[in-house]
Amino acid sequence: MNAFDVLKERGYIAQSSNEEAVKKVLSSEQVTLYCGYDPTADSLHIGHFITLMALSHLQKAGHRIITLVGGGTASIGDPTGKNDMRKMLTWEDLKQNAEGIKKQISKFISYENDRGVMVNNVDWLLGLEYLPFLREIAVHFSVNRMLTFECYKTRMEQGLSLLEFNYMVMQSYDFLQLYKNYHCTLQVGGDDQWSNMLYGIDLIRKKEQAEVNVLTFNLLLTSDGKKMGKTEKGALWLDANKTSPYEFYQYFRNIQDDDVYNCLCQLTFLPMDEVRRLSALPGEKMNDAKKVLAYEITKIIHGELEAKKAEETALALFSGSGSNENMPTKELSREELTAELNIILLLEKTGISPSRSETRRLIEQGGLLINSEKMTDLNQLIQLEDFKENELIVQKGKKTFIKVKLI
RNA sequence: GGGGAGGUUCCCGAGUGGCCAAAGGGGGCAGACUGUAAAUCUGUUGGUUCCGCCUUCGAAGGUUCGAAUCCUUCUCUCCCCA
Repeated sequence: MNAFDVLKERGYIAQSSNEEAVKKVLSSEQVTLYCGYDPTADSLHIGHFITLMALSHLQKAGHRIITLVGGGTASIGDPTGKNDMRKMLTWEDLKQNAEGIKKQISKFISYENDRGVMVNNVDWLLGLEYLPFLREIAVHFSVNRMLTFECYKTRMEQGLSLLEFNYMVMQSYDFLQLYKNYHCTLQVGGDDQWSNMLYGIDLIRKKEQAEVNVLTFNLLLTSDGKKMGKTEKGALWLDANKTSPYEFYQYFRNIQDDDVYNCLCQLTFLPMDEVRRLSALPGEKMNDAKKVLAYEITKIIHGELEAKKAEETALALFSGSGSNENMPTKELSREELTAELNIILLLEKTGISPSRSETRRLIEQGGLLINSEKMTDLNQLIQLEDFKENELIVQKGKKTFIKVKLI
């Protein structure tokens, strides 16, 4: 099976500028293709990851992958899907973010033997000269046409600066650069990038008289059409310091049934037969599929060891077996364990609850358990006896468990 | 440059002098029901020493016993004209 069919079967493909042509080249020759990632944060999130999975499939099929870090484009900011202009990042931030992101990408894509190339568009965008650029590149862009593009739609009401308007131009220029320097003939990316990607095709045709194509991947959406990977803390990050492997595992352990199939297809490398078997499990058995899913994806991102730990922790908390050694832990120093330490202070000092009002609410609504015992009194004191082997388990709601360790 | 409309709590969006910590919806959190699911229902959703007090309605001043609401200046956005 060729790479295109693999992507198609696993549900990655959203749309292409020329599906037949793309399918043909992907099955008959080695294609050099690129995918861009803007360093708007110091970590990628699950939405980026799905494109990395697709790239990985393509690389396994023998294609040459260029991963582009958008140090230059991120200095402008992609207006797509945004209601307002994003805060401009400093050059220093961009540089740091780019380093973090490069490291993450490198975990999934191989750069050995010229199978992959890592580039940063700041290298060619930063030094551009304005007038020559306008005369040679900008002249090929029709403002009339650009204004009809979907990505500017919301911004036509909210306001769009010339700075952001140029984002699409920069991205098209990137494609041209990569075509000239690496003979890159295909750009891939999330489906939200569709309109940003399109103009690159025209630019290359006009400048180089060559035919190139773009291919977009479905965004990771839940079955009811919402963006997946949103948590109370924002995105589901790939960086273990921003989203712990346990949280990560739990996210996928708890997705709704209807999303299991898609996630298994796109976020794991499990063979399709196995994917189909798992996602067809009836009723309660679906939990087994979710366990596999959560484990597999955590393994890909955080490694086997972390995935095992997360699995064990979940087992300990929800089925009462296994070790709770790796449960999220907060520390409390002995000096703070005074005669006045009540529940409210405990949650405040350990940072488990953001405010006393919230703790109050939690207790009033019966959502707080300490050592499996429901707390009903706000002023209940916490004493040394409550710590078993210097540990105490705080349960917030049904699914959040935190260990408080006395140090 | 001229004219008009706006900036409200996490988001959308009511509110045009006291009954406003601010309707409604979304999202979040908690409870019930469950399969650590979804859907549904209920409660809750600025802080705190919790029937009180403090901070909040673009920013800074002012009027008033009292302002998200009125006035002044500033700032940002949209629309129309040039």
